[in-house]
Amino acid sequence: MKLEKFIQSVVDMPQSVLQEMCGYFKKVNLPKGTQILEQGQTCKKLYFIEKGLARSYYYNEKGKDVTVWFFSDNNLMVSVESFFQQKPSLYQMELLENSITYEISYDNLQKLFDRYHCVERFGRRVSIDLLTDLVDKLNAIQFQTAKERYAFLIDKYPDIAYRAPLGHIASYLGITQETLSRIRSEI
Amino acid sequence: MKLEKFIQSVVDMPQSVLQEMCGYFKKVNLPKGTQILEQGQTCKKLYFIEKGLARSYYYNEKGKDVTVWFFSDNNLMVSVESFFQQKPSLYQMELLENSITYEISYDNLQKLFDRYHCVERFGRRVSIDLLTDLVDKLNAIQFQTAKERYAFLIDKYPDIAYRAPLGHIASYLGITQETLSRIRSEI
DNA sequence: CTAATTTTTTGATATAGGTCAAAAGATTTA
DNA sequence: TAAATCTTTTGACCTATATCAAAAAATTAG
Repeated sequence: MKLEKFIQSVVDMPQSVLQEMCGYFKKVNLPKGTQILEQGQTCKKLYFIEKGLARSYYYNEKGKDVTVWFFSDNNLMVSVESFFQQKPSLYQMELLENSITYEISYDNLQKLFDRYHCVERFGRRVSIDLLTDLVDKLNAIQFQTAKERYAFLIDKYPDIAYRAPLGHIASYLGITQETLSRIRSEI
Repeated sequence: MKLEKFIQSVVDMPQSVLQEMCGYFKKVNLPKGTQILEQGQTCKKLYFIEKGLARSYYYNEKGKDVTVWFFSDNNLMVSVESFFQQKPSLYQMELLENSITYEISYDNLQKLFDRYHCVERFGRRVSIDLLTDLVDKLNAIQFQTAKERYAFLIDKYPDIAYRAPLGHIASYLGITQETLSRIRSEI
């Protein structure tokens, strides 16, 4: 099972805890287009995506739809601040493909955090990994041209580059879709 | 003691653990200009800044000095990925003011993580807080004009806006110093 | 299979903010 | 306190990318 492997790749834990933890995750197949979370709602569940694609996004002041993050195979999907601080989310989340996911509720995960030091460590490590990815993206965006940003995406997340719609990728990279379309046609 | 208060604001822990934890932190007064970490070095220490200002930065391909993050009073200062994953840092860190700091070594913090579930939780919470700040900054930079980015800084980190040199602030916001200078003169 | 809708491409034009250069102001050093 | 160094400001000019508009292509729905 991929979820088991994922957890073990992050932290080494006793087989019994691993089994208990996996037991709290419930397998759910969700169709493309499913809205996982609405703006203003508190994120109650954390998902592991076994196979699929999703994104978090929001509408800015001008009403433009801006993609914040993509989630794909073998990764966790969650609105971090909303879930961990149990406060209303600034972002929405939706599935871009039919997906096989495993979900765990906040309360159940909290129980596991309380009960097992190693699960708490899992949480810490996962957060730090996310943080690292985020710093990478920030640097890519902060001082690079549109072309370089797209190169960064292809290099780091090649699957997303060809699975996600162009408009979503463009806003994720902080450029317009017209510009991204022109960059693609150049290559 | 400010460090104690900071820890307690993040996680509630038994007085005994709090005391032991604080005991591992060593008070160090460091002068302005101190290089805390060089590019390529592995970050061995995590700092709590009681009073002072620092930044992390790197030189990009064009040799331009780019500020990644500021650290100031009552916050932790660390090169996150380098410290927690004990790998060479992409960034340098330096003090921008004479500072009062408390340092703890990676090994000692690791000991505390191993020994106390609540310290592990402290680590998780701190990471998530950082993550939240980072997401905020990313959004500010991704789709806002130079003026709006500066407004974001003033709103969110007013102390930095007037304590850090203009050039560092500009690169932190992903704009040139000339542009920031013009924005300031408009206000 | 066709119509309706959504996504992507292409073209023309405008502009925010970059680059380069040099002056003015501040801070540090001896 | 003068010289040296570093930081900020100002000006002129230029370019990458945004915006607006409309056609073309792809996808979805009836």
